[in-house]
Amino acid sequence: MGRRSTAKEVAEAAGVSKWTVIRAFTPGASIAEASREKVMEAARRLNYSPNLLARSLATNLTRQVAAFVDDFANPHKLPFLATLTEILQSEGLVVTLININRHFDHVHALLNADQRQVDAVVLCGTAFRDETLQDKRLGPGTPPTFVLARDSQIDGVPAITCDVETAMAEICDYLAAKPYRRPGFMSGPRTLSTALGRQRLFSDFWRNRGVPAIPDIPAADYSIGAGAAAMRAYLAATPADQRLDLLMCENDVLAFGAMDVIRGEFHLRVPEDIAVAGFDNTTFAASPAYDLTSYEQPIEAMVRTVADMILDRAEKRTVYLKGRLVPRRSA
Amino acid sequence: MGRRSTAKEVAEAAGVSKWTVIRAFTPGASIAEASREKVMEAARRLNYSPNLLARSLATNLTRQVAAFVDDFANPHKLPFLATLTEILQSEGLVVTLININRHFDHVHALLNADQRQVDAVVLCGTAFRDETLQDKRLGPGTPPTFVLARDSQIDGVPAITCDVETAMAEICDYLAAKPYRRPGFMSGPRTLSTALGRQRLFSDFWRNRGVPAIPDIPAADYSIGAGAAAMRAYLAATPADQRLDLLMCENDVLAFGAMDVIRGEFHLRVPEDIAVAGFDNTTFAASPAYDLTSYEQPIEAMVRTVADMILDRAEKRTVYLKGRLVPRRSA
DNA sequence: TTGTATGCGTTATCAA
DNA sequence: TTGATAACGCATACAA
Repeated sequence: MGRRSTAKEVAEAAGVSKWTVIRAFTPGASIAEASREKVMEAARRLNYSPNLLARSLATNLTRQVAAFVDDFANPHKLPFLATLTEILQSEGLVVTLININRHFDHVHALLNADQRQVDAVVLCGTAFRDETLQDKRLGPGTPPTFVLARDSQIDGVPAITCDVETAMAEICDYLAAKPYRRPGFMSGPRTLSTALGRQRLFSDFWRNRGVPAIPDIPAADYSIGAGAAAMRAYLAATPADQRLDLLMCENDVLAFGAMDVIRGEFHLRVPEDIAVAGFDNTTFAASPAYDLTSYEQPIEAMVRTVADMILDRAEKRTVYLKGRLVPRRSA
Repeated sequence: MGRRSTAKEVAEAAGVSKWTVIRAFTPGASIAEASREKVMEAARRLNYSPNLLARSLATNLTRQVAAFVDDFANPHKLPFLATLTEILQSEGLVVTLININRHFDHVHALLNADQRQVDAVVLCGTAFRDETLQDKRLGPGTPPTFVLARDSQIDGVPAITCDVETAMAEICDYLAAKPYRRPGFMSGPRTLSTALGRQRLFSDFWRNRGVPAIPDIPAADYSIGAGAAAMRAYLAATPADQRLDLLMCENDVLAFGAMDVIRGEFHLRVPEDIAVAGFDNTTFAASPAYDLTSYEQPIEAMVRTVADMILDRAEKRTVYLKGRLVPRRSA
């Protein structure tokens, strides 16, 4: 029953050659108006539309972009995916969502993307070591690759990310104007944490202000549970008079976990006892339940930049875009 | 530089015909061990791997599945996407994420999926009217389509969803055992709300118990903001002594918005003044900030079922799977 | 076990 | 403007 009809079939129905059919479906092609109408009529009757697969094989362009994601626990991925798909779709590209996990790592996924001939690969804040992208199994022919929402030092792999220097300066200036004296930082997994560069900038800022030691509270991963566990361990191990009074978290999700424990388990107040700040300005940061001071990444600008690079409308190079501080009650 | 090498090139390098190369890469093919090794060696040298695009054109199988999503504001989509991608990838399939929006509607997306020859389409809880899927522009040849996480009455389009009858019975029994007397329901957009079937079952339950009127509090969409707005309007318009004391929300996100307003703006207590229950058991439902009684959908089972149907390992028919009540403090 | 011919549905290029 | 030939890289069927 429902087989797709082909240009050849339409050609027969319209009494022309199949190339004329193709032309009728090619925007700039030179074709007589009469022929075009005949073709379109037949096409409508046969319910014809071009087979994009065959087109891709012939043009060497799939108009498909692979987006790698390895952290589905973070609700912050959603706005990124929403924006990425929307903007790329508006350019006629489609996004294939690749779940990077134990069974399907970066090398695997890159190889697969190459085999499927995608036009580009976008690493959406995934955690990888630089060596990974230089694996020998990856030929020099792999698709153009971009790193979104984290830094990268690999050349040939542009990073499109939030300008974290400005961001942390803004955040720190804002916090330093308040009476907090013992700042601490909650970080995520080392690989990604380093690539984000937030911790170093935070620590440097306070060190320059004469704060001797800035405690690091390491979370196992970027999830509410991990943030909660890290905070629980810290509070349990630290005498009340030695605790920090300001906790900067690498992102909102960690901050949520920390706040849950601070308030729910240790019955301390935010911000009076411990102030908390996050990063990403997740939806829930705005909720009165958290009211979390956070920092909004310029998602749309970042995605537009990636799109421009993918479509060769912009030079492929690392770019830092400015975000926006969103002050709230938590700090 | 980095052009992919082809079977033909490997064949020349290995001194065999290109068909032998193909065989070496075809699992069940009959080929001499010696030839296979020669081929593999050459393939390694030339960094060859089969072009899946060309394969798809020849086999009529893309091993690509399109997933339609239209509600990126709901964090609940993330576990669905995570599970869908992970399970399908483990079967060698890849998921293309289609953002259904104003500029790219269901018909558009379906047409496009068809042109790209995807093996299947999964509507992930998207809001559509049944007629949409029967649009005349969609030939009879469109890919097998499945509806995930909502009901569907279209024949030929199986729905894989949570068994809402059992779910609502469980929820209502649980709530009825508590001293609530004036239940109300917060619903989302009509199309989807109806397809979810939650409101009707909830209302029926209480009507059968002699509750005369069950107020409907309609939210514009499934977002925290919409839930908050709906609750704000209701509380503002309803005298304190006539207010409901139990609010069942169509999903968690609405419940979060409602709770934010109940507590943050009207300074009422949950559950003492108004108890709240949700649906989906989102990550944040477990947080002490909300501690929301909710209902967990059997996501993994649902996705496995879809996968089995896509891979023709299970009969393509509507299936209802049982979820799990997660009682917490909010109700 | 291996090689050959043919087809998948387009696009690119050239000739008419 | 139109038709024809070749090519994209693989798979299928058949013959050797």
